[in-house]
Amino acid sequence: MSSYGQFCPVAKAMEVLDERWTLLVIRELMLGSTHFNELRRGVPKMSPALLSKRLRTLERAGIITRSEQGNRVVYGVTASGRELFPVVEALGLWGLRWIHQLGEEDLDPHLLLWDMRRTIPVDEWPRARTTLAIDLADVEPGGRHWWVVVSGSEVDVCDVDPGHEVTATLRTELLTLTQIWRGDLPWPAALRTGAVEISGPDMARRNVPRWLGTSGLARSLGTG
Amino acid sequence: MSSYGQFCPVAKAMEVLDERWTLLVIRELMLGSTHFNELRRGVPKMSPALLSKRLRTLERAGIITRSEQGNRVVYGVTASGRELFPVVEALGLWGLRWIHQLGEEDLDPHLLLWDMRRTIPVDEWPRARTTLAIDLADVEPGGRHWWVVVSGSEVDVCDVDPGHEVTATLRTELLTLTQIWRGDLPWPAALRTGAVEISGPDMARRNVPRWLGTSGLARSLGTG
DNA sequence: CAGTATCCATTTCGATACTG
DNA sequence: CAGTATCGAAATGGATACTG
Repeated sequence: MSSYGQFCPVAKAMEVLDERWTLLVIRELMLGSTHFNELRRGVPKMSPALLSKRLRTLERAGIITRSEQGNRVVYGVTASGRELFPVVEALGLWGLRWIHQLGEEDLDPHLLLWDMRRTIPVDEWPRARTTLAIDLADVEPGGRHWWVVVSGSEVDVCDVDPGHEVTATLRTELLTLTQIWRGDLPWPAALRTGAVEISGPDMARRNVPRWLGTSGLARSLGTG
Repeated sequence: MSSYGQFCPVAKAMEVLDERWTLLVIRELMLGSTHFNELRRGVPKMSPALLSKRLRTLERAGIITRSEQGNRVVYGVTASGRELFPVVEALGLWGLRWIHQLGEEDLDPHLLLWDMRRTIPVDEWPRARTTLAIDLADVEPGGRHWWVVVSGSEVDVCDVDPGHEVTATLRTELLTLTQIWRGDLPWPAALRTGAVEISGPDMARRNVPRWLGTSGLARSLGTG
């Protein structure tokens, strides 16, 4: 937050925005998180103290709002914050295009499923309650098994067996699913090479890619 | 440069870009600087050691190139770097729209004139050699007096009297000229209120605003 | 749920001076 | 011109535990 000593608008913008984690917090708000612990899930490696500090800074900068609704605290963006969305998107598209190397440390099954959960396209799923099991074969217990349950318009993603009958099972490795999600690897290619295996009735095997989709940024690249 | 532990493209992008000064260095390259000491003039508060470090990091990240041409070192952007220009511009436009408060410490006459020099619209000036004197009335010596000399297609900006006959003189305060340059304050308004005084022949007095213009970002806002 | 509190290792950066 | 070298102050931020 220290000054660059420049009148240049880029410099003035970066005085607020170049602090570590800041734009990722804004990304979370942009993706719809509004509560403190909801935000935390999107930036799990950030300490709560630091998140709290950043939120305060952003509030003072007029980029976000903090309000107490009943006994809950709600964060939101101001007009100024909303106008940062194109910046975040531009950064994301650039990252997608130019940074392909993902290291072990960039992968996180919880983060991946949390992100996927946000945009599960319910309309693509059958009307009847449907359960997709995901098995990330190379991940330790406590992050390996996931269940996506769609029932009506309700989505549930959990890492403990909900006990329902499983409609289909997707088996792959964490890196592969991450790459698919980012848009680096198209679903059809992943299925063709066997990097992803889907077991279950034919209908399901064909539809699982549409049930999960890809991240918003991947779609932006596709249509842009 | 430490990892966020996230596969998200925004996070991967910020791992490189959120370090202090980084995007300002890219801005300088974007505006046409190619040599080390040229870059320094655009980020005068940055120590040479740090600039050197950032350049190396950007080179390793595949964003800029460094080549020795003859005995001079030349920096340039790669395709990846070029695609950061929209990001820098988006940040600048956001900064221009939402951060209006300029503090004393953001003002710097050398930086301002260095920036203005880059885009002096020669075509707007008379054919004959023309000298515009600028007097920043509230600035200490060693930054107060400037001369813009346009002769043919050549532009010279200096802070020592070149000795030519002065065609016109612009007198104002540093903050005012900075605001005009950024686009916060339109030329006509500044002239009307007397915040800027131009002395000299009528022709000159009418034309000085077009001789100097405004920053590229200000123009982007106007046309966007 | 929504944060605070504490603590210290580590990093970072600015200042200044120097070099082939 | 194009950087290095060195140094120390300051801040950052990660880890962990705790609270109304």
